[in-house]
Amino acid sequence: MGHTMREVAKRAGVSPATVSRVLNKTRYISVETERRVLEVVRQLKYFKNVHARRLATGRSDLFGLVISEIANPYFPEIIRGFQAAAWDRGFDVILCNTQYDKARTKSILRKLIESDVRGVAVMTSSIDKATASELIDAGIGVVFCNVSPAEKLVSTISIDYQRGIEQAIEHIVGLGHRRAAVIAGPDDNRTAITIKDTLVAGLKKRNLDPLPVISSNYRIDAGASAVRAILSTTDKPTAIFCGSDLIALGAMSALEEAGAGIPEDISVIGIDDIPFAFLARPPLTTIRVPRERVGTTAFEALDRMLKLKRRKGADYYLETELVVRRSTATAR
Amino acid sequence: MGHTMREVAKRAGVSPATVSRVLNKTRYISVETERRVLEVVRQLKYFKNVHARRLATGRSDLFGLVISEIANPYFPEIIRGFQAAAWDRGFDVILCNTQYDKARTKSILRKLIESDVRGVAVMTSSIDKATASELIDAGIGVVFCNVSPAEKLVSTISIDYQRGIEQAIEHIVGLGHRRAAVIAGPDDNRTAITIKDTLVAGLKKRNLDPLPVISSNYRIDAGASAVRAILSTTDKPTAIFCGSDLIALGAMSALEEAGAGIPEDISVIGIDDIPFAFLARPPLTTIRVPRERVGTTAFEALDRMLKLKRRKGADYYLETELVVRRSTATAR
DNA sequence: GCAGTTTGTGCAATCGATTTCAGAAACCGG
DNA sequence: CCGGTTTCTGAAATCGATTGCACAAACTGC
Repeated sequence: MGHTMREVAKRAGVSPATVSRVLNKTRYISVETERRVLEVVRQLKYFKNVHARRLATGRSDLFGLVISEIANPYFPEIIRGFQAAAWDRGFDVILCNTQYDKARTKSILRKLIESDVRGVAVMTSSIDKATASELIDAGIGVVFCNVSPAEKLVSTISIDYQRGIEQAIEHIVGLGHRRAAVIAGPDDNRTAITIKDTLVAGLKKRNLDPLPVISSNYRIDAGASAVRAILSTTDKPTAIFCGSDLIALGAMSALEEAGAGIPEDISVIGIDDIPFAFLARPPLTTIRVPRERVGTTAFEALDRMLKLKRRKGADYYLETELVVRRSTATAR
Repeated sequence: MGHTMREVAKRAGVSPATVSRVLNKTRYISVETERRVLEVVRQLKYFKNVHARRLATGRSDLFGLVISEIANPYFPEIIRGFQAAAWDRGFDVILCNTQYDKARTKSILRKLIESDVRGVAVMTSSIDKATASELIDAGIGVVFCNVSPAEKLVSTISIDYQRGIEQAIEHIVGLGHRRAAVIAGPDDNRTAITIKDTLVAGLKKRNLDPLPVISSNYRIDAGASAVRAILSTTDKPTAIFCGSDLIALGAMSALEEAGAGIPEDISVIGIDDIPFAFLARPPLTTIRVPRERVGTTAFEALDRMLKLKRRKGADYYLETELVVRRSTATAR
C-alpha cells in the first residue's frame, strides 16, 4: 500500500535499478547517490515489498516449521531454536500446527508449497514420509525427527533416547527397584513407540519385568487411568517410567489422589524435561531432550542440505541425558 | 520452482487467464474447460505461487502476531486462537517473538511492513503504541492488549482483571485472611503494573494492607527471592497474590523449600490459569484469563476494523474469573 | 596519450499470477 | 431470423522489485 521503488527513484532523480542496488548493497554506488536515495527512502518511509522481491528473485527466504499442537509444552523451545537460527541467517519461518487434523495437514502442505518455502522441518510424528512426499516432489527440502534414513532432499534428526533411558534404568536399579511399569504415549505415534520399545527392551535387559500400559494420548490426563490400572495390580511396581513429562505429571497427580507417596511409595520418571518438570512437586526426575538444539539443528540440517548441489540429506543425532530430581528414591 | 500457470495453460490448450479463472472460480467457465485444466493441474502437480498472486492482487492475506517469548506458557493458547481464527477465514499469520530485544523488535516491524500484512496483533507489553506507530503510518491495522483507547487503525482488547481480582480477594477475605502480600510482575510491563495496581487497590479497599514486593521478571525463579523477603518480615502474611501463575509456581516452590505449608500456612493465588496451574501441587487457585479468546478476539478485532471504510478501531473487553483450587484455605 | 580496467548508472526484460477489455459463440424472445 | 443477452475465452497490461547488458566516465599503467 505504501510507495514503490519507482517513486523513490523519481524523487531521487535516479533509476529504479539504482534504488534497488542501494537498498541491497549489490553494486558500486557513489556515496552521493546513496545518500540521496536513502534520504528519500526515509522521507517517504518507503519499505520494499517482499512479495515483489520474492517473485523477482525466485528465491523465497522462507522456511516452514510444522508441529502438531502449540499448546504442547514440548514444542515452544523447538520453535524458538528454529526461528532463532533462521532469523540469524535472514530467513523467515512459517509456523504451522496440524492440530492432528488430516484436512488441516493437507492444506498446510499446499500452503507451504505455494509459499515456495525452501525447506520444511516436520517436528511432529503426525506426518510421515509418505504424507510429506508432496513437498519432496516439489523440490522442497525436508527434515524429519526420528525417521531414518536420510535421502535426497530429506535429512533426519534422531534423538537418541537409548542413552538417557539407560541412565534412567541404571539410576532406578541402583535405588533398589525391582518392578517397574511403563506408561507410554499413543500407539500411533512413531516417537512414542520408539520410546516405549527402548524402555521395555532396557528394562528386560536388567530383568525388571515391565508391565507396560498404553496411554491413548499425550494429554495431561492420560496418565490417570493408567495409574489406576497400575495400582490395581497385585504386584505393584515401585517405579513408573512415563513416555513424556506430561504423562508423568498426570500420573503424579493421579498417584497423589490415590494416596500413593512420591517418591516414598513409587518413583516416577518422565521424558523431555519440559520447563515445568522442575516445578512439579516433587520436582520430576526426567530424561532431558535438548529441544532448543533440536530446533536449531533442524534449521541447520535444511540450510546445509540445500546448499549442496546434490541436495543429499544427512542424519543428525542428539543425545538425551538423565536429570535426577526428587521424584525418584530408594525402593521401599 | 515448480511449473507455471503458462505451462498449465499451454498443455490444456487454453490461455493463462482461463487457468487463473478456473483455479479461483472467478468467472463462467465451461465444465469441459474446467475439467481439462484441473486434469493438467493434477498431472503436473501444479501449485500456484503465492508471491506472484499477492503481487498481482495487491492484497496480502497475511496477519502478524507479535509476542515476546514463545516459551512463556501464557502465549501458546493466544497463538492458537489467533491462528485458528485467521486460518478459518483463509488468512495466514506470521508469528514474531521479540525476545524482549529492542533491535529484534525493530526488524520485526520492518519485516511485517515489507510483508504487507493487513493487520498486526501486538500481544506483548514490550511494544507500546509509539513503537508501533510505524505500522499505523504504513496503514496497517493494529490491535493491542491492555492499552486503551482505540483510534483509527488501532483496536484494543482490555482484559478486565478487576472482576477476577475482586472475586479472589472476596474469596481470601471469606477464608479469614487479614494480611496479604503481593508479588507483582516486572515494573516495566504495562500489564504487570495494571495488575499490581488493581490488586493493591482491591486489598486496601478491604483493609488488607498489602506488603507489595516487586519481582523483577516473569521467569519462573522470580518468585523465590520475593518469597524470602516475605518470610523474613515480622508480620508474616497468610496469603500471597501473585502477578502470574509462573510467579505463583516459583513462589510455591520457594515456600516449600522454606518449610511453609500451602495452604495450611500460606495461601497462594495466581493469575492466568496456565495449563499447569491445575497440575501444581497443590493445584493452584488462580484468576483465569481467557487466553484462547484473547487470540480469536484479536483476530476478529482486526478483521472487522479493516472492513470498515474509516477503519476506526474498537475496544473489546474480556472478563477474568476466579478458579478456586487447593492452594487457598482458611487462614490459620 | 592510449588501451584496459574499474566504477557508477540506466534500459528493459523478467518473475508468475490477476484482471480489464473486448470479442466470439451460444442462446433468447418476439 | 434478428437484435440483445449471457456465457466463455484470450490478449495484453499490470503488480513492484531484480538483474543482465550496455555504456559512459574515471582511473590505471606504461
